Amino acid sequence: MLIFADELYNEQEMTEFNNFFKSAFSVDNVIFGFDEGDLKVLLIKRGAEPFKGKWALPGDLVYPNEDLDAAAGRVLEELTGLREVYLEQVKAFGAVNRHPLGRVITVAYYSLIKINKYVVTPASFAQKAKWHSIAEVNDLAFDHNEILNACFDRLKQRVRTRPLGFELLPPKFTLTELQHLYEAILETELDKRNFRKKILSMNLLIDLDETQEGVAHRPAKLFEFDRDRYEKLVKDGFSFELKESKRKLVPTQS
Amino acid sequence: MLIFADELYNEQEMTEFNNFFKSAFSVDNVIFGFDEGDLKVLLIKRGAEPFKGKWALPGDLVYPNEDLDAAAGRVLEELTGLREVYLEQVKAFGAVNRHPLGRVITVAYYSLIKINKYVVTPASFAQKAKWHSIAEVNDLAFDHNEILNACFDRLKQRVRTRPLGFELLPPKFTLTELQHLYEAILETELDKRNFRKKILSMNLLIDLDETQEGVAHRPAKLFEFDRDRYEKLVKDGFSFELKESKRKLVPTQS
DNA sequence: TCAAAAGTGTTCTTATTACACCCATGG
DNA sequence: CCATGGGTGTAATAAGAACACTTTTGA
Repeated sequence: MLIFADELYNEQEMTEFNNFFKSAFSVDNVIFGFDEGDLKVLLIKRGAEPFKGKWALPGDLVYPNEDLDAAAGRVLEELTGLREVYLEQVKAFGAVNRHPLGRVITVAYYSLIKINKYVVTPASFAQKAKWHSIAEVNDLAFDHNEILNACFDRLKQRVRTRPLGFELLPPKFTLTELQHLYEAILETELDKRNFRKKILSMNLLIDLDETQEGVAHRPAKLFEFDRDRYEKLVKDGFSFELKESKRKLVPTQS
Repeated sequence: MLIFADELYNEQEMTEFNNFFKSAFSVDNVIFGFDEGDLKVLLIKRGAEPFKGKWALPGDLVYPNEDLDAAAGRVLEELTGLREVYLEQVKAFGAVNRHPLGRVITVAYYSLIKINKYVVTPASFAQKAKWHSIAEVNDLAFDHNEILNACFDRLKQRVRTRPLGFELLPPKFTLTELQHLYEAILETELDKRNFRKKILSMNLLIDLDETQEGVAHRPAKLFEFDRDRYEKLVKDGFSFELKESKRKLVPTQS
C-alpha cells in the first residue's frame, strides 16, 4: 500500500513519530511521459496537510529494509502498475526546513514511461493522480518545483548522450514523433532534414516497412529502436550524441 | 569538532543510539587535489570498528539543524581549514546493508581544492589524513570505492563543460600544468598543440607576462583564469567545451 | 653542449549548418 | 482539389585530428 510520503506528518502523528525518528528519509519520483507532442509529469493532489490541495510529486518514506532504488521503484509501481522502466537517481534534497513538520531528507528520482502503457491507477488514486504538461506545472508542494527542475535538467543532459528518448515512445514510432520528443525535452527546435540525417546515420533504427494508417496526409514510415545493436556498438566504443543546435555567438576578443 | 561519521557506530554506542534513530544520514566528501601531475584524494584512516585501519572518505552525520550542503562544507573545513571551495553533491547511497551496524544513508559530495593551500591538519587528524593518488586507491571502508567512482565520474563529466579545472590549480599556472590536469582527470592523452589552440581560443586565460623561474629548461609563461570574463560570456550564451579526444571507431553498417 | 620542456602552423578530414520543393493521403 | 504533414540532397562553413621542428634555460 502506497503512503504519500509527506502526508504521514500531520500533527497528530508527529508526536508519536518523534519517538522513533529524529529524522526520516523519503524518495520522490518525477515520472515523465510523452503525449500529443508534449512532455508530461505525473503529479498527485495532496489530500492532507501540509499543502493540502496542492499538487506534489509522488513519493514515500523509505522502509527500514528497503534500498533507496527499490523505494523509488515501488512508488512508481504502486502508482502506475509498471515495472522495469527506466529509473535514475538525481540527487538528495536536505534543506533543514524543506518539510514544515520535521526533518525529512528526500532523494529525487525520475522515470521514463510509455504513457500509453500507463493503466488507469488503482481506485484510491484515480482522482488524485494526473498528467501535467511540463510547461504548465506551477507552484507545487514542498520544494517539489526545485526537485522537478533538477530532474528535468538531468533528463535534458542525458537525452543528448544516451538513447533514452525511446523509453518515452511506443515501440513503433515515426521520425517526426521522435523529433518532437527531442524538441519537447530540449526545449528547442530542430531542423527536420538534419535531425533525420543524424539519427539515421547512427543505424540504430529498424525500418519496419510499415506506415501509419488513417492519417489525413502522406503516412509516415514506422521505426523501432534497435537496442541490441546499440549495446553492441557501445561495447565497441560508440557514443550516442545528439547536440542541441547551439546558437552561434562568437565571443569577441577582449 | 569533527566526528568520523561511521565511527559513531561501534557496538557500545549502538544500543543507545537506537533510542533516537531508526536510521541516520551522513555526508561523505571526496576531496580532490592535484599535485605532481597526479589527481589525488584525501582519505582518512579509520581508528575504530567497523573497518578499523582501513582508509575511508571523510564524512560525518548530518546535524539535526544543518542543511546537507552545510554538513559537507563543515566536514571539508574541519579537515582542511578551507572555506568557499567548489563543492558539489553527486548522489545518495542508500543500500540497506551499506553500513554493517545500522541503516545509514549517505550523501556523496566532491570538492576541489588547491592542494598547496591545504594546511597541515589539526593535531587530531595529522596522522590520519593523507593524500592518495587516485590510481593507487584500493579497497576502502564501507561502499566508499563506489562513492569515489561516482564522484570521479561526475568530475570527468563536469570538467569537459565547465571551467572547474582551475579550482585545482594555483592562481598562476602554465599551459602544460593545465594540460596535465586535464589528462589526469580525463585519463587520456591530449595533443599539446590542439589543446593550446583550443583553450587559448576561448580567451579565458590572462597572459601574466611572467615566466617560471629556476627550472632547468625553457621557462613557461604563467597564466591566470579570467573568472569575470567567463561569467560575462556565459550570460551571452557561451559554453565552455573541451572534448575528450574520442577514438574514431566508424560503426560498420549492419 | 646537453637534456628537458616550451612554444608554434598547416593540411586534411569530418561534422554541422542552412535551406526549398515535391509526395501521398483523407476529407 | 485542397490541406496536411512526409520525405529528400547539396553546398558552405566550422571544428577536430594529425603531425615535427626550433627555442630557451640550468646544469
